[in-house]
Amino acid sequence: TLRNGQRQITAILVPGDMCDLEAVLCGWADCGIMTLTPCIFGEIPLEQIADPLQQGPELARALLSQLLRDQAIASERVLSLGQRTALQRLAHLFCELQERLQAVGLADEDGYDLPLLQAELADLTGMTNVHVNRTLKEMRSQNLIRWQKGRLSLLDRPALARLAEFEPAYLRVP
Amino acid sequence: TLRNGQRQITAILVPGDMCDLEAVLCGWADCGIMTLTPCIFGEIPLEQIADPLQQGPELARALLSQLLRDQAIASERVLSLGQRTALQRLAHLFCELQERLQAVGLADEDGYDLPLLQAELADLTGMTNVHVNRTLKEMRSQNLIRWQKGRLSLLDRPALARLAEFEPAYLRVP
DNA sequence: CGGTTTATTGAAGCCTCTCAATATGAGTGG
DNA sequence: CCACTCATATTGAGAGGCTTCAATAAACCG
Repeated sequence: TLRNGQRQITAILVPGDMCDLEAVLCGWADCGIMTLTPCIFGEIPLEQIADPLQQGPELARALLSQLLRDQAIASERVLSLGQRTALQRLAHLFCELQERLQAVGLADEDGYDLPLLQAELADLTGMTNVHVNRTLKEMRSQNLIRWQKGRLSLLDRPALARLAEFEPAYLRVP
Repeated sequence: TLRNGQRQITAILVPGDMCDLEAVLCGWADCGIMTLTPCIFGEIPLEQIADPLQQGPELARALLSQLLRDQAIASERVLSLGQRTALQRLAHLFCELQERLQAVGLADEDGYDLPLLQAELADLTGMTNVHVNRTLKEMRSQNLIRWQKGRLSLLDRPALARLAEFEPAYLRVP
């Protein structure tokens, strides 16, 4: 959050993701975490993760894998914020969430639950809630999405992916 | 790079940084790397790094450390691109580079060599080369910086940091 | 010194923001 | 079941930041 109250959401986590790696491994956090829905989460004791090499290769490998994926996602977000239009930014976010949620069984072929406010979408994509609203309207009018009662339907995924120049390869980290 | 030719530079490396971790560890790259100056670089053989846990704790710890720092920097860039103004984005970048270069002995108290084109600053900060030019002019007129012959002088670091809301803590990863 | 790259400046236009008003919806208490 | 209230969504009008296009100036380089 900046002094003037503007907020940027730097990441969005789906079930299965680890969070707070930086905070735990570095001993301090430069951002907070909040939940969008009721959540079930597991805690990894600090001692176990603070020196991951003591714990056998599985944990360290999982850590590395998660960090690499987070970084790929962050890079893609930088590209979005720097170069894509508002319409493309939203389309890209929707495509990314489709892939990530589908990977953990929380999306089917045509959509997923998206328990977000428009204002939160705005903070994710670096735009105003007003402009998010207008952009969503534009997406609806192009029959790209439907969003009702917290359920987002991607009506034309190929068109969305083309519009956003969404290339899912960056999500496939071993 | 997007289809229309717009380019986003997602990271900038200073001497001592590792690069291409994702490419090596995942076996593919979603972006390229280019040098700004003649460079000396070391190569770590793929076999040594592909399974970092086989190589004793030092390498793995260095890897983790670098990844965490990269991520902190990426998050900060997301914040910049999403929420800061053009002036703040440039100021923040200049402050960050001051810290990072000073940490490796390549900057003194009042500035450093910055072998970049304005167009490259534009691709870093998500703006147009034209607007970079105008924004630099504004910074000069406020006596914040001087930039001559590849040497960038930060004339008023406190003012720059205040303007950009630059908090160097995110760079201090153990 | 000529030629090419880079920087600078102007003018016009568009995307996005800001401010503000209205509408819709969800939850609550009567 | 309905009125009330608060949060969220929607829409309009105007302003501003940044972009685009284009032209000129400056710097670099063989």
